[in-house]
Amino acid sequence: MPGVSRGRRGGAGQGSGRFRVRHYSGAYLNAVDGKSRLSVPAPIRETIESRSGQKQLVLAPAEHNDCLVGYDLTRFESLQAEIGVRFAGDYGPARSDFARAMFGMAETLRYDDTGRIILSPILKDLGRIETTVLLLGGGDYFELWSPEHLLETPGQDPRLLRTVRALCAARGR
Amino acid sequence: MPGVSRGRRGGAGQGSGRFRVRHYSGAYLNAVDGKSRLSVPAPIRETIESRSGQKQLVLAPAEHNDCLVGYDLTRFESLQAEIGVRFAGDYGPARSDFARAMFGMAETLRYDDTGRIILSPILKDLGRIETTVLLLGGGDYFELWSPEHLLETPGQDPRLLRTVRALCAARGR
DNA sequence: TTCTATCCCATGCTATCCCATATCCACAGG
DNA sequence: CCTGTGGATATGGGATAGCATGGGATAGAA
Repeated sequence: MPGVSRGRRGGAGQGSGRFRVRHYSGAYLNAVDGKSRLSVPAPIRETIESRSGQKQLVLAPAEHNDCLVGYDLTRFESLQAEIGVRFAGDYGPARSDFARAMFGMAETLRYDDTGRIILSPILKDLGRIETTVLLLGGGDYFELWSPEHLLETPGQDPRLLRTVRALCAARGR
Repeated sequence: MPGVSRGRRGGAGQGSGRFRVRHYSGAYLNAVDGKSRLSVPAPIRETIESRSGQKQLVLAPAEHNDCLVGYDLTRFESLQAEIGVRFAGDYGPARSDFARAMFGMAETLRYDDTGRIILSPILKDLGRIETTVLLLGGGDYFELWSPEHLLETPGQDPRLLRTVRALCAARGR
């Protein structure tokens, strides 16, 4: 099972060494408790801090899927800069409409000393998240899925689906 | 309030850490009381102070919508320079018209120790604001909307509308 | 005075902090 | 190769502090 079961707890990891990890990879299945708290997997936290130097992340709804996308602040701010280029010289309503959607739905969250964030009801709704979150590395960002919803989303790589099923099974669900 | 309720009171948070937050993000639904007082959400206050070092903000009418735009003082001062760029070589009335609208109707407000500002009748009229205000992050500024009015404004991202409806429902309105 | 704006205090709610426990992985020793 | 041990991680629960909001008191202005 390449990729499965390497992390400390939740799933496929990127190694636990002290190396500076500059990209997000691996799959992790973590719980959302009654207070809507979610532990951000330690390898992802390490990458966040390695890339941005902050214990903060930005969560926003994905554009084409019912899931959430997570960015470190460095990546998020570069997104902002890309928008400035994309709308350069454009002072019409399209720019403000875009910014409203992008920033209005984005939440900047800080995780505590135990590595947990609190998911607002809005984020949980936008990401179809209930009691379990699947975190998937995506290079310079990561995704948060409802595992059930990913499994029934068409067009996924069957090997990824196997990995997800293995994680769910390992957790007893 | 059972079911969807979150945030200290109204909306999406960005943590309370003392970390520098350089952009405005998230959606918050706050009340305007009988004295026209409005609580500026704590995360927005934190960004204001992080960016400008002042407990002050500037409110002005938006260019393309019937809503208000909020700036920290640092951002507001840089706006003047941008107007020079935007209207470079333009010696017609457009520039002065724009400047008149922007600066003539802008109000600089200081929030008190509980984080509240007082909305003048003029501002409330310009933003169509009555008893509830939706505050939306926009990157280096934020917007103040009447939630009902945003819901009926064409061209908005459906996920944003869903977010607004969820906020209204959480508050029981 | 009378009206209005600002300040101060009180309240209910919950996000956050702190401590405790269960769980798991890495590593080493048998 | 299997198993025991230690350290880090993910998670639970209670206590606390911060936040949005309401109401009354106070200080000016008309």
